[in-house]
Amino acid sequence: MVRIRKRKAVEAAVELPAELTQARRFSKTRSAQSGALLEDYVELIADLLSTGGEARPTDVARRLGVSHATAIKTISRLKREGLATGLPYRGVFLTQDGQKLAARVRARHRLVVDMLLALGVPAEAAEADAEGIEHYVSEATLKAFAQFLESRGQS
Amino acid sequence: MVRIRKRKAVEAAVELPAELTQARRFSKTRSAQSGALLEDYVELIADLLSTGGEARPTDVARRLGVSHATAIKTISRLKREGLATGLPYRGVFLTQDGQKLAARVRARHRLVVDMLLALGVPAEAAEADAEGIEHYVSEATLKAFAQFLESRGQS
DNA sequence: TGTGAACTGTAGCCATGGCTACACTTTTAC
DNA sequence: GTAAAAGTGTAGCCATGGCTACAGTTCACA
Repeated sequence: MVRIRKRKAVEAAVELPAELTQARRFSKTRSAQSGALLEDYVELIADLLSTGGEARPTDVARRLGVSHATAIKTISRLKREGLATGLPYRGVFLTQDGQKLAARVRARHRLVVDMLLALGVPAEAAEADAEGIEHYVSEATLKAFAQFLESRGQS
Repeated sequence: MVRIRKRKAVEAAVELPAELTQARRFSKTRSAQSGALLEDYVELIADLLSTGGEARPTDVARRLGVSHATAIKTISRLKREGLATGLPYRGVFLTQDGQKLAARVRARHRLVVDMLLALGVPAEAAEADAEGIEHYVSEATLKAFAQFLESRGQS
């Protein structure tokens, strides 16, 4: 009984394109996630280095609200991926690549926050939301943000 | 040699508040991520149900670009969390809660896309970016978006 | 100067979200 | 009405990003 389906794939060829576009978008969004964590770490390490001259795993852990073990594990991944360096017990530093990434991430973060503020989002919410949003903003969208802010005389 | 640090915690009490604020923001962002996946599934299932009358794991998998096994596993999590129902081999349906969530997610998605379009982001990028952004937009920011669009006579 | 506190690092556990491989239903089509 | 195709479900693997527990190192200060 309960005969719910009548599949069979005549329209498969028709449906596919849209399906694939959506699938591609989702995959891209998913894979952006692992990058997001690294970006946060790099951004924070750059901040610690520029304000205090050093970045130690425990500081990173505290600022990100994770255990020091987690911070150390992620930092070692940063090193594996060529974004950070440093000797045991001697703090963490950024490679050239790491510094470039940090600069890019910081600029993007500021742009997103400014954008939200310009739209009237309260400061606290703007900062918090930007933390999540910034990792998913494409170049095209960044450019649009910049133009919008410029046209308003802000930024 | 290499005496880099002079820790010792006199300023700990002073630094803590800002540190905690940031840590809280990060944790919130992190925990938003698990919700993001469920939201995507619920939104898609709602879409499949409304357009085709049924939602089958394989369709979900194809549209999201994951294997059918992954889709089934996630759908069973949806069921565990009270968002979906359905009998084996008989398709997936949304509970009341699932439907409410789907409606909220859909409205938010539309608002984010409209917002990006209003700012001059190209349509393709707007759709793609919204997929990632939408999960991190707070109520306050949504409200700001809505007001902005209204003030421009859009939406 | 040596010792305790703080920090660093390692090991091993858990859940999530992917995957492939295999087994089992259901539906289609002959 | 049955065999093949399509869909569904289960098992078991992997990497990531959390955690706690424990071991090792460095530093501050008495």
